[in-house]
Amino acid sequence: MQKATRIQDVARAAGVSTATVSRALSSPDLLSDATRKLVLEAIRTTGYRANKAARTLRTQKAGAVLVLVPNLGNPFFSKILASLSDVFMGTDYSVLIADTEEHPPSDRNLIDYFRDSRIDGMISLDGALTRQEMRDFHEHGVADRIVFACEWVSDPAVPSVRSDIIKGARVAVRHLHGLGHRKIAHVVGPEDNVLSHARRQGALEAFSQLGLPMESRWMIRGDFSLECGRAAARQILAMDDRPTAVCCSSDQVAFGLVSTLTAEGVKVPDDISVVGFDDIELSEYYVPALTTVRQNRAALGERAATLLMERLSPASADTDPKKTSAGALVMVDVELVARASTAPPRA
Amino acid sequence: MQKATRIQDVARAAGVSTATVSRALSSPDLLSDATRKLVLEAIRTTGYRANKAARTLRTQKAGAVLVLVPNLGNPFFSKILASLSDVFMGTDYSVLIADTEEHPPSDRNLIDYFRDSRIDGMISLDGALTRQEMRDFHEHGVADRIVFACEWVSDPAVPSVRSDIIKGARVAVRHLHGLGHRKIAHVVGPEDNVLSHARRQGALEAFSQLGLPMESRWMIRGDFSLECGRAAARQILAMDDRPTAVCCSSDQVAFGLVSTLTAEGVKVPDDISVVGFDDIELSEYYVPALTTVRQNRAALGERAATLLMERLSPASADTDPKKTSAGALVMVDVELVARASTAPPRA
DNA sequence: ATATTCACTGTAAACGATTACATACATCAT
DNA sequence: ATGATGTATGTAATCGTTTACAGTGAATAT
Repeated sequence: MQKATRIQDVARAAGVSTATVSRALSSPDLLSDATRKLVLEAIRTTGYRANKAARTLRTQKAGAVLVLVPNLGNPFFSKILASLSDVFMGTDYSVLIADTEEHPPSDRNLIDYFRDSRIDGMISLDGALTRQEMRDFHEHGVADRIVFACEWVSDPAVPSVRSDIIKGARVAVRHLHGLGHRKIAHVVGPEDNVLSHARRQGALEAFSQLGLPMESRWMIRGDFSLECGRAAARQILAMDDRPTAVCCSSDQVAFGLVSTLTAEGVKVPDDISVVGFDDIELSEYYVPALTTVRQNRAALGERAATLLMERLSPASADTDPKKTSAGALVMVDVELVARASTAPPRA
Repeated sequence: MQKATRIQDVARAAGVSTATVSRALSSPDLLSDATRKLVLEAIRTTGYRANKAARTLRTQKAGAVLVLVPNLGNPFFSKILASLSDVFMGTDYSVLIADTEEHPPSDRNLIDYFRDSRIDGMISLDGALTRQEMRDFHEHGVADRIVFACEWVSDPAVPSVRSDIIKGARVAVRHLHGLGHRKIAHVVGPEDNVLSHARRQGALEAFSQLGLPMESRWMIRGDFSLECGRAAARQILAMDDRPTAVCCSSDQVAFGLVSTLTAEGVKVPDDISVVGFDDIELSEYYVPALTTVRQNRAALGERAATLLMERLSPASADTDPKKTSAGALVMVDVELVARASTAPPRA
């Protein structure tokens, strides 16, 4: 590695002090036009770049944020990550990632990222942070540098950007009901997942509004994986009285379900209609194209990123920084995308 | 943010100098058993964590690597990223990511990551780095801190971890030929992509070994996207003399192809067989389950990560560090996974 | 003419670690 | 007893910035 040019070198080249060079970069309006121009030119010719570590050490700002992803291999999350990283790419923040899959709370030590000043803030797409971890954040006074996106932990100090899951579950049920379905099954997420809870609530609302009973034998416990969709299909195939439609906790689950159903000779949507959740890119290209509830992943990422940045910068003084978005809840709209995996039930 | 405990605090608590504390962490064997125990205990009780910026500044090691991903939203890449991050999670390196999609060379300035000492090394999943960028790396003496994975730029100084693409293309053609197909089309990647080239070569090899001509009217230019698969399907549908099988440049292309073909009433595999490339998780759950060439994404990521780490550490002195893996080429095996999207052609 | 203000710029002290070098003491050979 | 050697620790310089504070002229006010 070639030795880098330091601020000293620039100062010498421009015939000014290091302070002036530093100012040319951080507060250019403090300098006279002539000096500023002179220094900027010297920076250009020397190819100077400020050493990030030195700056971080001095300013106590890491210039980086951590994104916590439950499963990087899952296109739903990775797309949000893409959108997040897009926002930060235009700023002074680097994006650090950590995949929580396979990394239980015990060996991940999130608080240390803050403590050794590697990061200024964090966006968690994972709602499964432990009580202990949240307590750590509060104790070290970094709770206000965290934002949840998609999933969340209920904590008044930490804002969350999320899709309107309740509405999503509702419109999915309504859509099926509108097609004439009355026997509607649900593949629900894990018991301890915040999303599972919201979905159930939305579905219940819809059912009660439509005057339908929500039969517990058609509630299939699962998660968000392809494999779980397959398992759900097997359960459904084994039923005497099969549902005519299924709402899935994710598009992946829907794929697992449809794939297994089809392989067993049950046609989608002719025999059973299937609705997914998320609308990942692939859903449009599935066979049959998947009817699903679209989550605006780009918006989720973008909102979370800007929300975090607002909290990290003292920002505009026109409003009390603490109060503004403490415990804020940014809701992103969802919409039903009707495609080919749903149809009226067999006469 | 609560003010952190500094090395000073620990030193005071243990009644030793800061040097001793530092040594307890970095070279414990220099200390007497008693002192080491004493200091370690003080570190525990004070909850000390070394400030990363200060350490970086002093040691001139950033303790971070950059991963360059062509498209984070693509599950093929994101899974490799997951595997990479898994390896680094167990080390002292943080993983920084940058999505090159939408970020042309002009506004990404990769060399600056090195120059401002934000990173020690880089893994690029993107083979589309410019000549200028590669020149920059060489000029700044960081070419030996870079590793390519999946895609690559031909450069003797930079090792690359890649799948045996040529073999992949070959086994795909062989598989189809074995089923009886003679009219085999190819959806090939972009002209300027290294992978496209390798695939073509593999296919040509197979064709010539099988004594088949490779007809250029069945070479469909494309990329690796879902949309491109759709476009390819349209082209095929418009042909007078349709191929009976298609090799795709990626699983995504295959999905786009199958989905559109199916929607137009052409059955896969009954009318046309389709082979993908990659074997992403979803392929097994597609309808029909996709026959494809499996790339070992976990191995690709893991090898690239360890290779980079080897190059970043002076490592074992038993072998000349420069010579060892300069221009190394780590080849990862591929295999054909036969599923339901291929079958003998119609009689 | 002197004081006050203002607009720039420079000096030097942090930031928090690592580590070359110096020191102190004990051990051992002569 | 002396010097050499080795082990364990401390002292202080250093990494490359930023920024509080001080200083310098020039402009303006009194």
